[in-house]
Amino acid sequence: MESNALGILRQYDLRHTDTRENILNSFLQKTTALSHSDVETSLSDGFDRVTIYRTLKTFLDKGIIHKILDDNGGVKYALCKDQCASGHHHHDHVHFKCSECNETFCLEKFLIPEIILPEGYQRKDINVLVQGICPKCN
Amino acid sequence: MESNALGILRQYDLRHTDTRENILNSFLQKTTALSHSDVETSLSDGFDRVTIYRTLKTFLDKGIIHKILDDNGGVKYALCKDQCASGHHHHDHVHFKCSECNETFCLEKFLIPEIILPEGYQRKDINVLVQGICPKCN
DNA sequence: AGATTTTTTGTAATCAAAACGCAAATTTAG
DNA sequence: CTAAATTTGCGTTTTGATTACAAAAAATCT
Repeated sequence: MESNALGILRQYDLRHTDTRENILNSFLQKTTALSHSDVETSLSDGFDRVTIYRTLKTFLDKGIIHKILDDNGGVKYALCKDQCASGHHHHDHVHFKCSECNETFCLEKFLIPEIILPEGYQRKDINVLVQGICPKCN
Repeated sequence: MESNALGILRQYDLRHTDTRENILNSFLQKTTALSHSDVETSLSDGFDRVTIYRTLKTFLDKGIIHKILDDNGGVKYALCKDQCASGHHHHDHVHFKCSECNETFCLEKFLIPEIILPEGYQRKDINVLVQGICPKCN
């Protein structure tokens, strides 16, 4: 994936707007996953809540960002590193949430081991959230 | 764990009330995980929303039920089968959500494989949600 | 049983998160 | 530059969740 906002927008066939550029830059600058409200506060110019919802949904649909489940029933988002296309996310890495600093990270290099399912269950997508203490808080 | 509501309440040192008995029975009767609103609609007598929140929290704290993350940023609950005590949940099984019927199941017999973490990350709790098609919808 | 203490519940109010419809503004294409 | 299509902002509404407080119910103790 490109590493600048405009390039990404072009690559994914999205119109270039202030909101999208700014939100993408937020993701590019942070190493942690961002919730809707994280995104909202990361933007100095006050973009509308609803616009942010829609932008996140657009990015999600296009395969630019992926969802990360939060333990308290919330959702965070982070950039997809590669091999995600429109409507086809391919993630096999582990997510880690630190219970100390409450940050969530993608452990891109650490893949989800094979998970055996009972007969008849068809796997489509897997989400693994490990909670614990991150190196910084340790 | 006992398989009748009153027994469970006694076992966990909880007072026997209508709400608790009814909510426990909802869980005992269903094989799927229930959200707050699932519980609410499963009760014929109209118990108050707030009471249901509190009851779920109580059960959670006592180790009677456990949290299951939902992909859309929600939380569902299901009975703990065993080895959970007050404040000490021990779950190592996989959760499965069917994207067809939207039901979530505990796959009690299917354990989470060991997940390798980078140096310095300290694991405390793991949550695995597999999404796909369940046998009934296949 | 009856009275007391403690816990639990219901109500109302509050607050935040998320969704929808529509009109205005912006981007792209011609 | 103009027109068409998309995106955005705003008002409104719905839903989810939490709090404070008074009423009700459960357990305890004569």
